[in-house]
Amino acid sequence: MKKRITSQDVADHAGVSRTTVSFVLNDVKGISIRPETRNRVLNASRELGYVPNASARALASNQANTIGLLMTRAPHYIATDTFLPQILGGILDTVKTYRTSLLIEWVEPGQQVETYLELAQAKHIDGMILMVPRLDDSGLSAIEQAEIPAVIMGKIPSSKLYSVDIDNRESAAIALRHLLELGHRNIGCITNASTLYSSAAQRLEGYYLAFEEAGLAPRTELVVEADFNSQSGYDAMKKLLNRNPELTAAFVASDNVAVGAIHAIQESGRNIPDDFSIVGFDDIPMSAHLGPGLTTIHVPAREIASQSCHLLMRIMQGEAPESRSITLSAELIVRNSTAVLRGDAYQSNVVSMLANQNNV
Amino acid sequence: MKKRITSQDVADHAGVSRTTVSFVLNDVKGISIRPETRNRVLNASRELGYVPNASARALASNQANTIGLLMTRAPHYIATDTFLPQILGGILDTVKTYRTSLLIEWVEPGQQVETYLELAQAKHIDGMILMVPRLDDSGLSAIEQAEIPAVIMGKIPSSKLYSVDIDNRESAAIALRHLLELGHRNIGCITNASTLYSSAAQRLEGYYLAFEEAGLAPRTELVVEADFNSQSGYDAMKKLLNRNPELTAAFVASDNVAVGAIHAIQESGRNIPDDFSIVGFDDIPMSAHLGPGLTTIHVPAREIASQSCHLLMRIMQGEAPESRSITLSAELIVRNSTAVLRGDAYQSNVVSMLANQNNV
DNA sequence: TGAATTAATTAACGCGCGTTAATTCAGCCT
DNA sequence: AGGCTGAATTAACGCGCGTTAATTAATTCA
Repeated sequence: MKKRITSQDVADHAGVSRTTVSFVLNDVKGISIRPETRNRVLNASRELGYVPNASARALASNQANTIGLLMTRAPHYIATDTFLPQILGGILDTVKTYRTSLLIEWVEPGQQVETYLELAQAKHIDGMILMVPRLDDSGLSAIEQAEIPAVIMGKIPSSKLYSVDIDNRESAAIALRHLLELGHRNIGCITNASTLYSSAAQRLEGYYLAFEEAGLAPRTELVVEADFNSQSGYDAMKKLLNRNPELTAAFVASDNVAVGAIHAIQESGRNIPDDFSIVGFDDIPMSAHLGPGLTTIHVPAREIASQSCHLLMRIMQGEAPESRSITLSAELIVRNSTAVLRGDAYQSNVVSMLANQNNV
Repeated sequence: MKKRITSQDVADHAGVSRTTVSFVLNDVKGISIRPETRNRVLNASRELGYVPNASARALASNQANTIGLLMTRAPHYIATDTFLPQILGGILDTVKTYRTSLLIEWVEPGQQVETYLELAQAKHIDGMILMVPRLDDSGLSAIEQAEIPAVIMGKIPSSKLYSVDIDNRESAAIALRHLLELGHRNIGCITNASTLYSSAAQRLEGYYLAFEEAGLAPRTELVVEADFNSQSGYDAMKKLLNRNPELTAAFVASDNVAVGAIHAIQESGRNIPDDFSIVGFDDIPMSAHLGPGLTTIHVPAREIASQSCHLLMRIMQGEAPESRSITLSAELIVRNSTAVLRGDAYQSNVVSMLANQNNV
């Protein structure tokens, strides 16, 4: 192992003090350095290939230049999350512009408080982005009290932490209005996850909301919970079709889950969209190629990620952004997995639907 | 901001010296501490909620207790990688057992040397796992020379770094033998990425190898390069089907890319597997639900990830594992996207195939 | 020319911890 | 009683850097 090069080495090599080196390399303002001296330092640094020690710097300056991405989910579930790469890509991209590093950690349910606080108190990270925390996350209030810079991706109503999210409820409602407008009435719903997760609960609300708006009675028996992955979507849809063969459409609150649902639908002999319409949620990169092209709600993942970063950075710099939550807009992307309901009832359905719309 | 609790506080509270606190909490061996003293320290630490400062510890002990996961790919491509979550899940899981943190970084092409060395020299990380580096990665030799603990996920023949991978070439060949056995002869190939990436080059080799084994002339015009994502798979397959409508099967070297390919196949009016067989590669979690169930090569992603971690940890502890590369086995998972070639030529094809097999 | 500024540079301290070498203390043997 | 041994504890240094306060050199002004 070769000798490590320190700022002292650079100082010696340039014939100045270590302090001067620090001033030059960090471009400290309010300090004037003779141009010639500055160049000597810069050259020495380059020649020696000097790289400041991150730990020492963090210790002295009391900031790690690192933020953490915390996921409240077991690795088992992380592994099947096709939405994650988009978020990750967005964060990595943004974080780099701030010359900041990204630490990733998953948090064991029940260990939230400990993990959150330890990471921050250990000064391993300066701030954190919380991904899909659960509604019952006990660690959020601890973060508030400890005044740790944090941003939630998603919205937890009970928490006052900053957050970036889309309007899950309204977006889901939009998906359902689309199906209703096409004449469907027997519409199943498969959640993206347990309703302990905020996004799942909110999307389900949107499902109910649309029915209510249309003056239709919501049918809770048409809702089945999935569990992040495609397999659970397959199982859920199979169950749904068995129990309620009269269904002509479904809203699946995650494209990843929808993959399994599509499989189950096709396996049952139904054709998409002729016999059965399906709307997803997320618009993952492959959605355009799922089945005949999946109609879905486009979630601006990259935007959510970068906005979260920017917001966090502002908070870490001591700013107190006016609004505690940023809501980005999601939109319906109509592809080929949804079609007008066939059959006699169609015409009258559409008519009543349009009538209802005007009242909203 | 509250006062930070240091080991000095714990020492005061327990009525011992800071050194003793360090000995107790780090469980230093070769040092004996009176049980009563030990308990006093432990209690004090707990009562005060002491969390050691990571930077200070890293600085003093000269190890960061952090490893880095470096990806040589732009965030744009990272975002569409459905394989990544599995790797990530595996690493997160394993890393936790070592009480080590994970830093993630993407490396700009052309910036490899700088990024690799800086991260290590800054002692931000103790070692690194390199994901899908390119064959032309200029930074690898720099890592070797600097003797930085590193493990490559994948295999770069020109590098002597430790690596964990499957036998991409042989695995691809297995996929092709499967298609050949089913009687197919007109088999296209869509790579998973540019052949500048080692896995892509190796899988393509396997494609050619199988033809050679079977005494068939490889047809380079049936090979199209894709680019990690589904869209590129869709485009590639469309091109392939247009150019060579006689094709009855295809090997797609990535399930993620295969999603797009399947879409293109179905859109062309062909039925899978009746009219067209397709074999993927990776076996991502959703593969069982792609199309009618995608026949694919199962890559033990989780295993690769955890083995990489374990190996890296050993290297970081100064061990010099005997073998420089670990090769895990991948296996063919036959689902419903492949079927026996229909038509007259079938019988004779199979016969000649079997005859060939015996010679291998 | 000497005093008063201002510009340029540095000595010295502290961040919180790990660790070596030194110290204290109790128990034991001669 | 004195010396010795080992167990238990601590003083003190260094990790590499940021930063304040002090020092020196250069410049201006009366």
